[in-house]
Amino acid sequence: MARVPELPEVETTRRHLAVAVEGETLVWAEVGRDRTARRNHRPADVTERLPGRRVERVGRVGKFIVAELDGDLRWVIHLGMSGRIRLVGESEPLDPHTNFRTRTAGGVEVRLVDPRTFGFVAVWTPEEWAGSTLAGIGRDALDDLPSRNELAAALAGRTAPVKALLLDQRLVAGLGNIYADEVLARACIHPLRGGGSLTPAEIGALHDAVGPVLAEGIQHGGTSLDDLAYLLPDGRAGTYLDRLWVYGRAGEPCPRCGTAIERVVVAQRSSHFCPSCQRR
DNA sequence: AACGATCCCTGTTGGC
DNA sequence: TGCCAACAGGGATCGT
Repeated sequence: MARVPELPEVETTRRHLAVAVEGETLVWAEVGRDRTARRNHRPADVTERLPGRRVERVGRVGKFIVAELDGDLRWVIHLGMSGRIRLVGESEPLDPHTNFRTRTAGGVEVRLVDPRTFGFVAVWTPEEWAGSTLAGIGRDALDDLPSRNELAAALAGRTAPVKALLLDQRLVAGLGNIYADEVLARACIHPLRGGGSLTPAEIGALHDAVGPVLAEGIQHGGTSLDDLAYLLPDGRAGTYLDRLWVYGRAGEPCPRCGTAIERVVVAQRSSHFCPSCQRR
């Protein structure tokens, strides 16, 4: 089953990272795999710029973790498909696929472990930030969700499938494949519906579904944070997977009406929906 | 400009 | 049972 870090996992990671490094000065950094630093001109831009910098605050936009450093630099981390952040002492043995490390003056190491290398670490000047796709990223789906009217304006005239538009981080930042399917399921909208074809009522339902779906994901530890399972007060598995209505459930009954969930490819991604609740 | 397709990766899965 | 091809997906990039 999917273990892709989505917004809830990224937010949980951000919170842990903030506790570990906010106010701390970084003293050392290493790129273990050049591809992980591909968003800088050279890997050395990462390893040379971080040491000596103080981490002012650790924020997030969509699935990008964005830390503000002194010296007007931004330290950006994306977990990609398989990335996770480990916060450990420097003597801790390295996990395989530890593609990036940095260390605080206090001796805490931040490590990005990322087998599939879709994640990245970047350290950008204001000019580099402005020239990156981060400059054009949409508003955060959790903290800064556009209003119904703004969402309607963004969808107006668009012919692309609404699922594809939800995955476009320039429109709204933070929805990935799993949560896009779940949001559409709760709003009773077929993933292949053209973005501009949605009625005001459907846009309202879509808008209203985003917050609860993401909040529930965070509350239940996300879809992939197995490590947190034991921390949950009621002892249930710390996985959101059990709560998914449609994602990965082709052939299983829709929790609303019992109809078998179907799978279709949209925007080169698998999409799951109830053919009865979500009409084309 | 908008849209769809392709590519990058490797651990996991499913079919034979 | 064991092997290997197919699959999974976020986001950059390219062609139309």
